[in-house]
Amino acid sequence: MTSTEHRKILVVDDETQITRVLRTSLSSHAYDVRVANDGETALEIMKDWTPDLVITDLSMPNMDGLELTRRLRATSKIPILVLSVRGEERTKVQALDAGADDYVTKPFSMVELLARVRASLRRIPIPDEAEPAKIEVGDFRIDLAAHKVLVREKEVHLTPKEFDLLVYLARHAGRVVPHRSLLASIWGGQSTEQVEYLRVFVGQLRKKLEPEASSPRYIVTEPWVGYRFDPGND
Amino acid sequence: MTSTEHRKILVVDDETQITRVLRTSLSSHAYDVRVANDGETALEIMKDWTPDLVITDLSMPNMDGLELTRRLRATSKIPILVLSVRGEERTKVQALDAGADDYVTKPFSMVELLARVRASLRRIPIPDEAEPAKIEVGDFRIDLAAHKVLVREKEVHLTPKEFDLLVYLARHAGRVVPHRSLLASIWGGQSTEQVEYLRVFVGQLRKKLEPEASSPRYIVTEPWVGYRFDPGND
DNA sequence: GCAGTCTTTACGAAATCTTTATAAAACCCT
DNA sequence: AGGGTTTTATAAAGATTTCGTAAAGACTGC
Repeated sequence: MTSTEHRKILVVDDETQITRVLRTSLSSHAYDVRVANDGETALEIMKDWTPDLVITDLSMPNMDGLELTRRLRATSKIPILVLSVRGEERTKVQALDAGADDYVTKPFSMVELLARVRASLRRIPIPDEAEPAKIEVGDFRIDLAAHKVLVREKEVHLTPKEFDLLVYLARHAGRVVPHRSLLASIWGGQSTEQVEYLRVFVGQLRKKLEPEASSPRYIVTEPWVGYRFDPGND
Repeated sequence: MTSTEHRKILVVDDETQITRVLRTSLSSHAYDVRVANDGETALEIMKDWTPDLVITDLSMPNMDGLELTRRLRATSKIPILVLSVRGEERTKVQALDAGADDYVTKPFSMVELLARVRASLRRIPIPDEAEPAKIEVGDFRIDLAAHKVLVREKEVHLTPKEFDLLVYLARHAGRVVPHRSLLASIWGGQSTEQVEYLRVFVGQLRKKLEPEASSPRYIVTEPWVGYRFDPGND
């Protein structure tokens, strides 16, 4: 689990040169970046990916930046930064009054742009309390936000990895989870071979959660396959 | 609610030529305008006149625009627009990271400036149901406006950063707040890696708030993740 | 220069993660 | 059923990272 925490930025421009630069710079500053080449595609992307900020060019095929800005403002307060070669006062005013938060003319300084992005993002609240925040299965109550775990009404303290492991198991309660899945989800991509980690941590978890660690009742071993989480009476 | 329909703007600049133009233009666009010639005077004015937006120059006697920006940001979210002859990237970034919302270089287009003012003002809620000026959780009573904190009926003096930190924690009471969130919200801008700041300030806060600083009860650390604020019996 | 605050550094203490070793358990085969 | 092989459980030592704290340095306004 543990979604990347990073702020999401949608870049809308038909010049691939620009989008490439932006993507690279923004990514390297820990933003999640996606690119659209016109306004329509942008709206399409936003149907299932809500960015925290939009950077858009003005002149584009299909739907230009001005229209995109209006469309977005109709339903959302997301910060919009317009980036355009056009420097005329009239154009700027038009964009700003359409709902843009900032207007930067090309060519632009990347460093300045980043600062302006930060300034805009500062204005919107960090989207934290969105998630389901709680898992309740059987004898377990897991509060994701507070990082707390209750087993049979008793609180137990878990380390981050232990916590992640339990959460993953709890999310797949009743099903057998293969070693590889567990490893991948908690230690990430690479070390999917270090099954020893799992053993150690499963052991630790059992010690903390099970009434009798010697005969596990919650975390059941499925030899050669993985582990199954059995949360108890529902 | 005795509010003049008009939005209030404070202009801070030592060049009377500039302030005259701004005052005239802004007034004719139905803003309430006041002028200060330096940062100190600006703060003085704001003691009994809270503007909706501040337009400030950078270089001024007594207190420059950068310092003014920092001071304001320490206690308020009011939009700040910096207006300066200085066009260097470094200066802009500095101002924006200090908390400015926009940066316009002189000479400027009045029409564009007005558009940017509108854009900034659009972002803040009409000061009516803005935010509760008080946070009350557990043993804590925090008065945002007066910058005062009561713990178990006893007042404690906090520095601005300590105060910000506590407020942020209190607003997320019960949840684990990741280091990154805390850093981003209080130090803003880039420094989301300086976890040392946090340690120092959390230590300071504990010393001032906790009955026994050695075994914290309010500000609990969740190793490797962040801190959780536990305000006590509700 | 002084007071208050913020920044930076340093280091021992604490917590967590990784690695290793060994014994027990599960499986497979004849 | 018994021997051999692979997998699992557990403890414990070792390495690494993070935490708490104090204290020195820097900046600001007075």
